[in-house]
Parts: sequence; C-alpha cells; structure tokens
Amino acid sequence: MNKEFERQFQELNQKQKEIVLADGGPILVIAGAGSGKTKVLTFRIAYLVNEKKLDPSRIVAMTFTNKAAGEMKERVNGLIGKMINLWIGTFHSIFARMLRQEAPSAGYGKDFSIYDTDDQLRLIKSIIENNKISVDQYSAKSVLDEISRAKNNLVSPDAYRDSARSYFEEIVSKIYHEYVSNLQKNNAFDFDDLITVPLRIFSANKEILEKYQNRFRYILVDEFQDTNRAQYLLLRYLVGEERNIFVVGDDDQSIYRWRGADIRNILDFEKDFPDAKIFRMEQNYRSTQNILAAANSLVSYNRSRREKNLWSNREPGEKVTLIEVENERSEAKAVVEKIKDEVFKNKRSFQDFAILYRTNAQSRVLEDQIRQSGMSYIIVGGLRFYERKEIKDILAYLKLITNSRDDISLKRIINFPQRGIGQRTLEKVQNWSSSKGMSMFESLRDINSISDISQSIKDKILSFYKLIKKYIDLKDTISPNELVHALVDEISILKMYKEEGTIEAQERAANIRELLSAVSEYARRSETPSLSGFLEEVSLITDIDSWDDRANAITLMTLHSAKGLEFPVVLITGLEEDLLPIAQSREDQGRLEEERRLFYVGLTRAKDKVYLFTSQRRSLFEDVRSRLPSRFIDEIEPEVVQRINYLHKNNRQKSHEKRLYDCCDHHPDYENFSQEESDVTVGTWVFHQKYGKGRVVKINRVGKEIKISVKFGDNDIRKFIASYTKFTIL
DNA sequence: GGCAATAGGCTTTTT
DNA sequence: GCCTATTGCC
Repeated sequence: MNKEFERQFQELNQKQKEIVLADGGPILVIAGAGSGKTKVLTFRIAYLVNEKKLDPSRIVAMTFTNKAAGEMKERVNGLIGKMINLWIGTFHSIFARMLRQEAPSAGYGKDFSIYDTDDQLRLIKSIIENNKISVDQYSAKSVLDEISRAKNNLVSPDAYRDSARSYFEEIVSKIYHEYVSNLQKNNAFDFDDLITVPLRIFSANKEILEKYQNRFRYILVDEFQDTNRAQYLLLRYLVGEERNIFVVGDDDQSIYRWRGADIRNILDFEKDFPDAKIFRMEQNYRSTQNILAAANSLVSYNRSRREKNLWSNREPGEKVTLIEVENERSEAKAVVEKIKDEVFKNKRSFQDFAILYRTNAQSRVLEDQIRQSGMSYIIVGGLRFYERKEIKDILAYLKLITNSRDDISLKRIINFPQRGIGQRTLEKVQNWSSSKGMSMFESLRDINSISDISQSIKDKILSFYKLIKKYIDLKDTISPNELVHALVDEISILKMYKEEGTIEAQERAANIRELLSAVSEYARRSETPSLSGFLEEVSLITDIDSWDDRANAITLMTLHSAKGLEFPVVLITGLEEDLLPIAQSREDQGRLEEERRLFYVGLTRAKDKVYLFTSQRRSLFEDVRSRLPSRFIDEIEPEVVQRINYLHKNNRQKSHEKRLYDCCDHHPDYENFSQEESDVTVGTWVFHQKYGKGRVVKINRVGKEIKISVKFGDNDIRKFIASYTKFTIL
C-alpha cells in the first residue's frame, strides 16, 4: 500500500474505513453534514486505484461544482502519489465532454454551442416575435422555466402538447416545439440538453451505450440528493454489468428541488439496486455540540426525512446567538460589530467568516456597511464575470467562429461594435435565410441575392462575413489564445471603450483584458487547447468555482452557494417570515420543508459559532414592510439559543473602531486597507477642480481600484476612480 | 439607423 | 435603486 494513503487511512474512523474498503457493487452512503463524505469519496477512489488496481481512466466521479471536482482531484492525487487521469466533474461538464464525441449520433455537430440562460431567453423572445405568438402577460422567463421543467421531467414537445390544459400551457407548447427545433438548427445545446440528449443517445443507440458502460467501470456520485430524474436515469444507463455505483448524499441537505432535484432518487436507489449496501455516517467532525443541537432540533420538524442521529465529539461550545434588530441597516451594522468583536476578542481572521442570506438582493446593504468598516470581503454570486455584457459579446464572436450555425450569437454581434447593420436589415436576412433553410451566417455570404437592401449595407455585411470567415479558417491553425487576442485587436474593442472614456467603459475594457488572460491561462493549462474547449469551460463555470477561498476576506453568499463549505463563524441574516422561509413557499408543505433544510445547511456550515439575525422591518423596492420573525427560530431548541435585543442600540461606536486599528497586527490586509480609505468616507465634503464642492455618496472597491461617487451642487452624481482624480478634502 | 431619455421590472435559489 | 429594453426623436 502507498505510504501516504496508509498513513492517512489510519486517521479515518471505523465506519469510514469500512465504507472505503467495501466490496464492489451498488453502495449508498447516507452522510450527515460534516461527517467527512468528501473524505470517504476521495479515499474510495484512491483505494480503487491503489489496491484494486483499477485503471483511473475508467473511474468517473460526479460532483456538484467544478471547484469541488478540482479539490477532489487534488486530494486523490495526493493519496495516490502521482497525477492520474480521472474523469471528475459536474454532470454537465462530464456529459458535455461526452457530447463532443457523440453529438453527431443525435443529429448535432461536434462544435455545438452551449446556450446559457441569457441566450435561451433571446431565442425564446425571437420565437415569440417571429411567430407572432401572443404571450399575453406571461414573461419569456416563465416560459423558459416551464420548458426547462418539461425537459428535466423528460416530457417531449409532443407529449407536452397532448397534456396541455391551460392557456399558458398551450402557449408554452407552441414555443417549446419551435425552441427545440431552433436549438437543433443553431447546433446548440442548453444546460438541460447536456443531460437529456446523452440520455436519448443511450436509449437509442446500444453501441454507444456499451462503449461508455465499458469505459466507466466505476461510478461515484457526490451530493446525490440533489440529482434530478434525468441525471438518475443517466446513471442507471451507465452502470454496467458489474454495477459498480457508489453514491453519497444527505436527504436533509436537499435544497435544489425547485431545479428538479428529486428526493425519490435516494428511495429508488434501494428499489433499483435491492442488493445495495447502505452505510450511514452520523458522526459530525465539524461543529460544536450546541450548533449541532440547534441544527438537529430544527430539522426534526421536517416530516419527510430519514431519521438520523447526528452527533459530535466536540465541546459544547458557545450558544447560538440570535440578534433582533430594527431594520436591514441595523442588521448590517450588527453583523459588522459581531465580526469585529470576534476578530478582536478571539483573534480571528476575515476568512473565518461567512455571511449567508436567502436572496442575492440582501447583499447590498451588508456590502455597504462592511465596506465602510474597512474590512475586506468577497461576494460570491450576483452578476457573474462571464455574464457581463462585454464578455458575452466577445464570447458570441467565439461561438460563431466555432459554430457558424449559431444564429443567436450572430445576431448579438453583427452590429457590435456598431457597423450600421440595424434591426430591419437583420429581419430581412433572417426571413431570407429561414426561407432557404440556411443559417444566417451562410446567407450573409450570398447577401447580394437578397433584394431590398442597399448596396452600402450589403458591403458592410460582406465585410463582417469576411471577418468571421477569416477566423473560421484560422481556428485550426493557430492556438485559441492567439486567435482571441488577434480578434479582440482587430475589432478594436478596447480602443472603443478607451475612447468612450467613462468609468463603465474602463471597467468593460478591464474585464475584456481579464478574459484575454483567462484564455492564456486556459491555453497554458490544457493539454489539447481548443476554442470549443475554452467555451465549454467558460459556459459551465459557476460562482463558487471562481471563489478564492484563500484570500483573507469575509465571504458573502447565498445559503444555496454555501452548500459543501465550512467556516469557523457563520452569520445568517434575514430570519424573517416571507424571506426565510421565502414567501412563495408558504402554502406548500414540501417547499416549506425545503426552506427549513436550507436553514439547516446554513447552520451546519459553522464550526465554532453561529449568529442569527432577524429584523422587524425590511425594505423591498423602496417600500418598507414590517416583518415577523421566522417560524424556524422557535424550532431551535431554546436551551442552545442566546437572545440579544439590538432594537434601541446606537451603533455608532467610534471608540470601538479606534481600538480595532491597534489590535490587528495579524491582519496586514486589514491594516493597509483601512489606512488607504480612512481619509475619505461616505459623507465627506470634497472640492473638485472642475465641478466644485460636492459630497461623497458612495465608495466602491473594484479590484485594485476604488471608485467614489460624488454629488455636486447641481445634484449630479459623478463617478471617479480615486487614484486618478485630485480632490481637496474639506 | 443611432442615440438619449424613459419606462418597467426586478428579487428565490443555479447547472 | 439598478439594469435593461423600448421608445421617440434626430
């Protein structure tokens, strides 16, 4: 046995060892929060390779995020002592990879595009327009959600039409048919297709199925409770004769039912594999006893769950602190104060803290207060890098270059940067190309045969055609890195933003430069870099994947994003009815239980200390509402909760802040940052050469730059980058 | 066809 | 309070 493996193996508990060493065949592990399931999963893989001499390339492991996949890969390599070629990734990335090979058997080209939500919505909107479908008050978004639900439940457009009852369902049915055929015409998959198309291929094509059954002799699945029906069926297909399938999950942490995750999968597993060995891991290594007692008592209110007895060897620790505040601003202040307390008294670093909330919208007020306090922080989620307009524009070029049938991407960029090709022209091209059954890109080539377009516009179209064509011809001869750089250079997008001169444009340019370095990084890292490979990676990246967990910063994220992570101190905000549980779940027992699990996931992220916040009032779209405390608060065993009332507290504690500056030698980040910003804060009066006297209304930190917004006498708010602008502080 | 001003919607969670 | 999509004017 490998030495490193041997040494670390001895540290596992008896149950964990037993699971790692279990014989082949189907295995279901019910693993409570913090019980070391990732550990068991990695040891199992290492054991299969080291001891069972299984060829690593024949093992496939499904994780919930790419980040988790990366970490698992690293840990397995550490245990084995060398780099091995494992298939680890999310369901979506693994099957996207498979589709690169097998898409032709489903009638798609190998260079398919992957459409994200934004692309999907554009497609749906164009379908509604082109077919003059009257959608009444229904939004494209609600149509998309409905289509996605149908797809994940494996309801085909025809089956959907046959069962459509309401007016809404009839509209959706029409759009669904068009949507599916348009995707195929554009040679594009949406996220759901990455799961359902492989499923179709497997059921229709025995040869391909057997190829993958032979290839994957061992399948492991993490976070099994959050797989949906289609994913489960996919697994069932893939499991070959040896039936080596190993799934790990926790029904109490199932929080993606709204996305189609199906708790039945755990139950059906035992039905489909009656000889499955079932293990339970109930010892929690993460949390103190008080935290665990809080979590256990809460989740025991759920009716549809498996009984379990999660226990901890750790000390009782501190009680869970519940803080009642007046409104969201005082909540944010209280959060900041508690973090400062912990930093000061318990010598904690910023990366020890996570602030969790139900909705992304809650982050803004928290962010404002933390920024003012001078502490460093990272927000996970919100507007993602790859969803920014300028990034999507460049990516649309790349998509069109790899897949010229991608009409959605073409429409996005044919007039970006502006080339004088407008809506009307585009309509004519689209009509012509659909009457000829050609892609829009193909019809550009023959633009001269379309009447009714002026010659000058035709020339512009042709030069756009030649631009893209040039890169299509280049793409197999030069590296993706060179191609993207050359392209960005040729369309002089950076220059355009530079000339625009506004802060927004500068940011956009900076984002594009970051994209360029991402391509270089990809080219360096990948063994066989290709444009489609880069696009695929980019399309499937998630918020949490790009979260830098080594930075010394407080992390702000949604409860959903926090799944699978742990922090010494967790602060959960917004414990109010209609927020947690969210309003839409009120009438539905099942959804209510999911909200409870969401809170449970939040609690069980904490190692040492939990703070809970509930506010009497909270504004929603500028409209202040009174709120009731969350019903979940009373479901926590009262003995482990300590309540603090902050309702009449004056939170301006200057003296306290002053002390903090002296205390933090162990936080160089903190010190630098505080000093950097200490002279200008919101409310400071400043004098600007050109605009005169004004007052700072906002300070924003973006990367290394600090942006400040100043309101001048004429009530105009102007934004500046602090290091470029000279102000006199008044 | 381009641009600036304005209206409207958003806020549940995400691969 | 912010972002986007639309509108109406040039």
